Amino acid sequence: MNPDKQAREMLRTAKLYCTRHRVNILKVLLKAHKPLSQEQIAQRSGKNHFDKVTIYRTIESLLKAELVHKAFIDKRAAHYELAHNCTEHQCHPHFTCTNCGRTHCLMDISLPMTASPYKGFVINRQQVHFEGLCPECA
Amino acid sequence: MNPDKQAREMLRTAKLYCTRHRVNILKVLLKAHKPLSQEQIAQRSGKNHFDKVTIYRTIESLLKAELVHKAFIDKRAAHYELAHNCTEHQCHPHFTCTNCGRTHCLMDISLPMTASPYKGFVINRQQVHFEGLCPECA
DNA sequence: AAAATATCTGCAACTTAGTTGCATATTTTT
DNA sequence: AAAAATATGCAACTAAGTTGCAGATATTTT
Repeated sequence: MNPDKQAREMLRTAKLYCTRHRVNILKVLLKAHKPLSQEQIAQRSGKNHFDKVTIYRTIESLLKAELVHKAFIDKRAAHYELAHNCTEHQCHPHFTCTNCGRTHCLMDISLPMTASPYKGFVINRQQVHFEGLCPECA
Repeated sequence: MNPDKQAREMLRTAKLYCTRHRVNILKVLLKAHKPLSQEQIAQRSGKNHFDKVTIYRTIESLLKAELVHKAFIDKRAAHYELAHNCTEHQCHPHFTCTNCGRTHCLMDISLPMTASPYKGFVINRQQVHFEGLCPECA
């Protein structure tokens, strides 16, 4: 499907105003296939220039609607990605290369959900992160 | 063993200068049993008052010596903990309560190390994080 | 289609987390 | 005890994110 249509579709389903900025951010994320920071989103928005406050607030609304997730990776700035590949209990794992620093999504690995809660802890969600060398750096 | 002695022992082994601040931070972390931020370390240092720059630089040296790790948890400020319960390939998992926000270390759960590297990725380390409800909030 | 309502956007100013340079102080080695 | 090596504190700075508010857009109602 055409990304513009897809983005609008997502917004309609989530009952969010269909604004230029929301459509743009969803399109950027659809294309990226990896988590992006506010700054990276801004850079990839081209002439759809907008203020960082707008980006943060737009992301905020997409997070609330659960169209977008904060990726669980070890970077100083928060990184965001589409939530459409995650289940309620587990997001896909991420891999960060210790040499080049790039992060990849590993869509094909699925870890078994850890069963045993421990001393009364109720586990609702599990996140896994790998470190190592990516194919280019190995 | 007395924590002061233990801290000095750790520093001697790591061949680091045995300074008031390093000893103090190690003692604070030995006592905490959970990851602490720079600010929390400062608060728990009592009259051993010191500058945040000093704390960051002291932590930096402890990280390099691998006495301390940055914990893999979803907080805006970095949190640090002693590395003495981690193996080279895996740290103990952390659990964050979605209700009260507190983070706990789960020392007794050990996940199997994911074996299959994927398309040329070499996995050297794996980190796991759980979300859910802690015993007090469940 | 215009008006009313609901929501979003941009700017300026601010907070929080972390970093850098440099002169001084402390620790270890000789 | 002096020299060498390293750590500390201060001031100033950068990066990431937030808040208030007036004006602009999107959706709903008429």
